[in-house]
Amino acid sequence: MAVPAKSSPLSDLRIALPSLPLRLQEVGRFVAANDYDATTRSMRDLAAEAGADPAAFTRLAKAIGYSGWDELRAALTEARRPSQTSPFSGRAKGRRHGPQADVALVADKLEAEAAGLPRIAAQPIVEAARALHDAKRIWITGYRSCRSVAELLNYELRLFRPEQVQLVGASGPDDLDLGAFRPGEAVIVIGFLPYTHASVRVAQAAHRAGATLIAIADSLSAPMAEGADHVLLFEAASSPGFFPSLTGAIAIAQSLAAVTFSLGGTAAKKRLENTEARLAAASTYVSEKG
Amino acid sequence: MAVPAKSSPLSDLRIALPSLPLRLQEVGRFVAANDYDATTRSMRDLAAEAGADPAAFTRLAKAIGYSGWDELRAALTEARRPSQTSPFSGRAKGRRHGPQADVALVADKLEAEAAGLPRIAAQPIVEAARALHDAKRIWITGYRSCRSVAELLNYELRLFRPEQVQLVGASGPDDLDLGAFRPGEAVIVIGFLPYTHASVRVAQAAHRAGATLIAIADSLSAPMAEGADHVLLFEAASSPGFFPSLTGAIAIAQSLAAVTFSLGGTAAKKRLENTEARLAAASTYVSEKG
DNA sequence: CGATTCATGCAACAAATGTTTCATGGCCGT
DNA sequence: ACGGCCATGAAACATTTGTTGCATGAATCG
Repeated sequence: MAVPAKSSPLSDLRIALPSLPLRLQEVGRFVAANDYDATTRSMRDLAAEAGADPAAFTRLAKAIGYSGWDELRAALTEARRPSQTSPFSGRAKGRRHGPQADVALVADKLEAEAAGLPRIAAQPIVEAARALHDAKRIWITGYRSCRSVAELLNYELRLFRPEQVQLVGASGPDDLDLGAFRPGEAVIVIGFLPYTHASVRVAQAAHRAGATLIAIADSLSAPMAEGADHVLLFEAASSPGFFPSLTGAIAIAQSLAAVTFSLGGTAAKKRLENTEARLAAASTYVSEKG
Repeated sequence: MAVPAKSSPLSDLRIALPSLPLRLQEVGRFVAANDYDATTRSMRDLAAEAGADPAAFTRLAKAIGYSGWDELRAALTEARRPSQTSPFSGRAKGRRHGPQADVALVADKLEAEAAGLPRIAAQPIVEAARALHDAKRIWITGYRSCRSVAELLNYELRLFRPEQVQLVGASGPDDLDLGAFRPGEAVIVIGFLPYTHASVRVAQAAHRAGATLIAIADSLSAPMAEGADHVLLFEAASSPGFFPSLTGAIAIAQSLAAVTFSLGGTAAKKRLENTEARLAAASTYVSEKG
């Protein structure tokens, strides 16, 4: 017994549309075109905007096989629900072993991570960068795999603000730094599920001290995001695989550093040039000439 | 003229959360974690699922500056509304300064980096993973901003192969490790333009010692890629901005770790479980229950 | 220890929601 | 042209919604 084609409410609508009375077609098209409003606003509200009778919506729902507008809307709501539980459930299924499967796994992973990046909100990053620009001092925290993100951010920010940026715990036990947070300073905490106690402690200390708290996390409900002045979200679980994905966090960190640098203007530029010159003088780099 | 600090309802919530009464924090967290349901389902419905009083939702809304739950939900609904035909039509156009320009810059950057990921070749990653799987020992190197990539790789590999993975320089000056490379071992070197002398030295030492050399780099002509058994390429300059992009390198590192883990089979799985259990026992993590 | 404030659950309220009924008007077949 | 049919809008309906007042109990301060 095969499933007779997943019945999406929108496809139900589209299929039945041509055989409907004129007025219901109108309303049907309106719903299809404004399905987001259909799930969020009230029937009468939609009717007013569509210039139709509220009853038409009930009739439309019944005409395409639902018990009423409520049920149609519930179906639309479910259909629109954001990806919740791994859309890859079916994927890892038939996996045998062997090279092909691994290649496919990597390709899927990369693709999924690529899809996650444009979903990152740019606005909050810019606002957070402004906060960093204004901060007298910047602390950065991240544990476990997030440590790498923290260190990258630390590295890039120090290129043009060497004296004012510091990793929490860089000069002794982390706890010693917690008491050093001051108002006017910024504290960046990076973390995702499962959250470490240590990172939450840092976030709380920052909040209590009145410092500007910036959280880079996978969820607004992450404990270190509570009370944060800026939350930058990425999708840690967006890719199939065994470890949470950090590409989103890295992308955020680099964007944050880039905008902060941009805000720094010529002063930042000069500092960066100085740093580069120093590294070159120490012949850190291989000369570009082959 | 100036944008008066975009006031997102979720950030309103987050900021006010810590100073709220206990019960309101509870429902506040619930709302933050289920913001989609918050916009689509009814207050009483949510209350039932959250195990709270309906009145708490009204009180929460008022506590964070809204006239009532209706207004809060309306704000949430607007915030969630899908891409409104991009408010930045002529994005990278003639804009010079201002917040708009920064937002556009970040969005462009993210988009460009997303475009770069699918261009990464999966096949070489799988082959390199197989080399790692066969290696008796794994060394990892990266300097400057690549250090973060190296540390991430080190961290993830050590989750299931703790005794066999080591950062070059982890136990003393880097140079001391160079003489320790042996055939049958693998050395991973990460770097991009401008290339550091140190990373090239590690690569050459690995090659001379007969170890398997894996290079993660931005070009086939990178000096550390010379003589490498596996070269994994990413696009460091793919995005506009001031620092080279590391998302590609991170994505490669994570894929590499994932496939290596996959090759490790049940043994690797068991090791990972042990590690996780140990971390849990040390109560590193915040318990998942809200 | 007593007075007070405040958080919290319950119950009643008015407003708004989706549905149904009814009257109207256009359409087609005969 | 007439009668039946159905689409359509307006109004009445029961239900559900968000809100508010009140009583209770815990915590706070004098």
